[in-house]
Amino acid sequence: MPDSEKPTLLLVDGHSLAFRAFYALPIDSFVTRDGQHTNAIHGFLSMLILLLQKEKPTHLGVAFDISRFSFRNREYPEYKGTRGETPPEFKGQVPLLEEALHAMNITTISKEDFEADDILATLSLQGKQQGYRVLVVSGDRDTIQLVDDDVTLLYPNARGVSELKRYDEDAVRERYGIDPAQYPEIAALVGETSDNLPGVDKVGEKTAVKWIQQYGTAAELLEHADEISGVVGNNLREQRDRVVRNRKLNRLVRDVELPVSPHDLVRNPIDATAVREVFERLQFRTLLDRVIKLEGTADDQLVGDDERLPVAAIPAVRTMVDEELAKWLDTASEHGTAPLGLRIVTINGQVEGFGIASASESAWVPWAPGRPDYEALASWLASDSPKYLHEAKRQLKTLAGTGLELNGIAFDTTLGAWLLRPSTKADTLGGLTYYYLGETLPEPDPSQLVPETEAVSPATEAWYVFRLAGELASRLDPGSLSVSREIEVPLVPVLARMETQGVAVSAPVLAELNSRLGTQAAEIARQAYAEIGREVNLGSPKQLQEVLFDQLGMPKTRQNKTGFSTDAASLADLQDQHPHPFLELLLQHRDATKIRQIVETLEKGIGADGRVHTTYEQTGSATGRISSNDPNLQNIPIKTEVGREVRSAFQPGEGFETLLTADYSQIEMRIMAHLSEDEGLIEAFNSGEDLHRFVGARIFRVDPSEVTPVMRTKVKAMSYGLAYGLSAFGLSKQLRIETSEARELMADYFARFGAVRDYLRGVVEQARADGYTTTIFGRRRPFSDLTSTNRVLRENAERQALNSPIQGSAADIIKRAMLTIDADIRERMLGSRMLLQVHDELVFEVAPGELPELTEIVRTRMAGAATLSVPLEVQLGSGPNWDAAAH
DNA sequence: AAGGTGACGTA
DNA sequence: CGTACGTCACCTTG
Repeated sequence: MPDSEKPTLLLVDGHSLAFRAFYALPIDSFVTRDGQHTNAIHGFLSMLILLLQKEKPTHLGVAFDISRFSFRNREYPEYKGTRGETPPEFKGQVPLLEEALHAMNITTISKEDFEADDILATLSLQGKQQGYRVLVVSGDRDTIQLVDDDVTLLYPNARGVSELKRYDEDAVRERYGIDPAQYPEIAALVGETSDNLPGVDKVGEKTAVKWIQQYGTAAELLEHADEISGVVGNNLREQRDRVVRNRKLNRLVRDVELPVSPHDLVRNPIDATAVREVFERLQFRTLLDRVIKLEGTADDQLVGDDERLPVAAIPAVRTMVDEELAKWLDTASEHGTAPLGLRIVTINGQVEGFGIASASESAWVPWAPGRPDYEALASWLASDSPKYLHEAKRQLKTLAGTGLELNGIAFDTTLGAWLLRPSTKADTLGGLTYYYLGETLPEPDPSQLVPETEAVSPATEAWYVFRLAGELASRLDPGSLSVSREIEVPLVPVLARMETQGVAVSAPVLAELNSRLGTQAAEIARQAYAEIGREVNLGSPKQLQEVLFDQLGMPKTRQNKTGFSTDAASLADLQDQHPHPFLELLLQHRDATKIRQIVETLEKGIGADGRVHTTYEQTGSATGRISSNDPNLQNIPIKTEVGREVRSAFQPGEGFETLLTADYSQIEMRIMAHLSEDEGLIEAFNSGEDLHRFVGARIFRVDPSEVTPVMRTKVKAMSYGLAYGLSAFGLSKQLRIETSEARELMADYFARFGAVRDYLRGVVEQARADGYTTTIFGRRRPFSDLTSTNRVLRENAERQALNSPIQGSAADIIKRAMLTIDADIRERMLGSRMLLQVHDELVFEVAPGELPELTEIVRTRMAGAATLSVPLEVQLGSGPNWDAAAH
């Protein structure tokens, strides 16, 4: 068979190539946000992709060493003995690389007691015998011996792994002057420093080649050792044991028993889901594209989770109106009982039409306001007939002003995908379709004026939404499904209303504050410049470093990526060690400008209606919390006096009487008490005593009345820190006390509240065993790093795992309260409205005369949102603005 | 123009 | 070496 028709078997020495990549790529340029180094993985995969494109192997396998030890160490304990410790930055990368390869459906092979090269040797021999063209990729020179007619070695050059030198028989002869099979004979004589195998003294490559050309093998040479004259001859005779040993060790084993043979290494389609997941974790974006491209775009090449999904045929789009639509809706929805996918299309804010789809049919319904012939559509939309949507809140809001009502949202694919993978950011419909269905939904590139790809019909999109909803629901566990049904989906219209209503903000109050802070900041800056004798940009950490550490010669602070930290904590430390008026002025300047920033952002956010409309990101956090953006109304200042002035700008709108605020008191600690069943903590909440005073009394063994403010501060920091996985070191830093004292404090705390510690430990253990944590209401958060060998990653994951059920349960609880409060307001047809949610607080705008009734509703619903072993206490307050309403 | 970083506001 | 977020200004990179 001519070579070109032979199947190609590509065999890679994973460990040696990854190691080469590790040294070839800058270590600092490839680090994930979590601190995991990825340069070796990146370099390896990049090389592999190039190889796959260039060599187009039909069969592929990657061999790994299991450990640093093999049979060679038993025979010669010093083998590879001079190799230093593997760099810690490299160690953790190998398992991740293997994971990535598995996701790409590439077989990895390793064998106890053998090195990767032995596996390559065995498979290349088998491959050759079975008629393959074999390509061996290795950074170990011993593999030169494998080269022959059918076997070519690809060897990385000094520059790294991107360029591989091709060694076929001729290339080896040209480079070394011998046949490939003779290479180990030479290596035995010369020795291999990196393997700690010394050769014959004074014998280098030149001499060795000359001898082997003459005698053929090292063994034959040794037979005739007495014929060799000179110093090298003497050395050869004296050091013949070295040669024998080297030759023994550098012979690759070609008959290792392996679980696979070459034909098992046939290339398979990648597991697109898994590849995305792994690459996302490694933060490889361009590589992901390259891998996907490698597969071509054929849908049948892609597999989902573990089975190949059949590609359903896209139903033909029917355009329908009037009676035909009425009939179809009734049939397709099985008289309002069966769900349909729904897609609302707007152009420049105007609704253009609706895509509606069942499992097998899809319809496009054009729409224009004021037309009377869409009764069937309007009534289906307004009915409880179940609907599946993508980004339901956004879609729902587009209907505002159309007179159309939308009810019956049964599933939101955005929310479903988030509940499955809460740590990932929201994906587009096309992204989810690709990820979960393994199919490609053409999406026009929004940056192109004339898109290359035509968008699919909204009706077809609705069909994908429908199928995606089914797929996601089937993947959700019962707990998450109930969170979807009982909490998240019902919350969609509630949040939509809150966003649409917005909150009234007084422009004059903000304007006054802005100009006052501006003057103040300028004055502070002037004084600061005077202190240092020049003008610098006080907002530039880089310039500040020059001033503080070069000009003023202050002691160095905590190191960060760009130099030394100039954050508030570091500046406070500096003030202690090296007092200077500039430091205080700088801090004041920061305070003033930061609040001014917030004020300006708010001013820009005031709409034509005099109100600020935030957007709540329902999938914005991994724990279940809601986030707020554009503008963020969840980080309005409160801690300082000027900060509270910002809050005073939030006021009831025209026609409303007052603002009502309601917040949970110590909800996270209460959840801890409930989940840990700690008797002491439960008693603390049932006693009616101030929590920190009660806990302080227990810890310091004094009467509650004898708990001093200092004691209370310490206890408070400890209690709050607990739910975050605080360490003694962290506590000492925060309280500016000795680590030993912090350690004692923690010990005393746990001596009194031991069940809390047991619970926190248990959470992490459970999460490690299950792979996820769960909230009181069944919300899950998966973790992958709890078993990581990388300590930083693992301990980060542990703290997140310990915090998630607590923060997540609190999020569940306030969401449940929001649902019932909203339902009550609507049922009783109150004019008052819920406007803001700030994690444990709700803000309402109260219609005239409704304060008592609303207060009662809010108190009851918030307190009753969960039944815990401690009461849920709610603090309420009202007033003419957000600041005054706070208690 | 886009992306990363430091700093800092909230719960 | 404490969780969860979003936003800004600055600065480097393309």
